[in-house]
Amino acid sequence: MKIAELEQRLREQGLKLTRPRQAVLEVLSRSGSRLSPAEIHRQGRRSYRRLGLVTVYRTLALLEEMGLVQRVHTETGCHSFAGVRSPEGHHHQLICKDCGRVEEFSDCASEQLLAKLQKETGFAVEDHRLEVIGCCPKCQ
Amino acid sequence: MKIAELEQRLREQGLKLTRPRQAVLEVLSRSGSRLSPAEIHRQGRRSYRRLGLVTVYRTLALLEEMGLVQRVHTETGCHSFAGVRSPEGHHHQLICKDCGRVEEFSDCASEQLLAKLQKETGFAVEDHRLEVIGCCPKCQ
DNA sequence: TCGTTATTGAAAACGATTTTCAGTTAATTA
DNA sequence: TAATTAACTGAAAATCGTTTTCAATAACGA
Ligand SMILES: [Mn+2]
Ligand SMILES: [Mn+2]
Ligand SMILES: [Zn+2]
Ligand SMILES: [Zn+2]
Repeated sequence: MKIAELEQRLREQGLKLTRPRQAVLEVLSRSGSRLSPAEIHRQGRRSYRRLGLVTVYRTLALLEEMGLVQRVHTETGCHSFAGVRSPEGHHHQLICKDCGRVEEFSDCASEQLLAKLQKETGFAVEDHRLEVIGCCPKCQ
Repeated sequence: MKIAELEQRLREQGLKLTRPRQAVLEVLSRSGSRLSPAEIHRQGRRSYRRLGLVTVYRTLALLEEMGLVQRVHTETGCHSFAGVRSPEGHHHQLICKDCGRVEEFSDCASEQLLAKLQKETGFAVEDHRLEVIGCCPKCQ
């Protein structure tokens, strides 16, 4: 998502558009990869030197809540975040295991599967999370 | 998986069948839910009082490597683990968001999707992770 | 039973994330 | 523009899950 659009979203929520937040938004808007909070902090400090890591965490929490950023579950260990391209509806991620590049896709064709699961197990299916891991063209 | 089968698997790997490990295996074998390491520790101490949390972590790492236990990525925060029912092939989980009960399924019908993704993005797709979240019959 | 070696648990270390809190800043108002 | 104020911030400390260290122990084969 473009940075202007992200800023607009924040304003709509009545949130202040502070320099630290702008720095985080800029990083997320520019990058097409999943980034750890620490990495976002490092990059964000290029445009706003005094940016604190705490604020990165707080801003990410905010953006995740608003659906503007998506958490990436690496196989083991900690989480990274990736800015979403299209904030409407749900979508999934195709992640390069080498460089972290993220492609977003929305057509996960799981309607049938979910219906079947619901029928067979009696579970009321509410949500699902799909992550596809691969190797991007550049890294191959 | 039955505890005897789990024990057999350990032996096949030339691993010692210690009381701490037996305690962990028993918990995982008995439970149909995702459990945090701390919870496994608590329950495991019922059959072996001196069980250490460190050993729980170590045993889980071992079992995960052997494909006998699967990591569950909760939306935010830390990871839980669930013993697998059928250790062959890959499968996915249907998780009750209330009680943590886990149902396993293997037919995720994503062959087409993955092929399409690969074609459209140029990524070499290598793996995928699917978690379905819902509410089990008992919790509804 | 004995000896070897993997395994264990307590404690400490570690690293990521969260909380606290006093100072700052963005946005609103005069 | 200047004053006001509540939201926001960053440093430091606290917290929490996980890993490492290391001396002691226990499994298992001889
Ligand atoms: Mn995760
Ligand atoms: Mn699958
Ligand atoms: Zn790549
Ligand atoms: Zn349930």
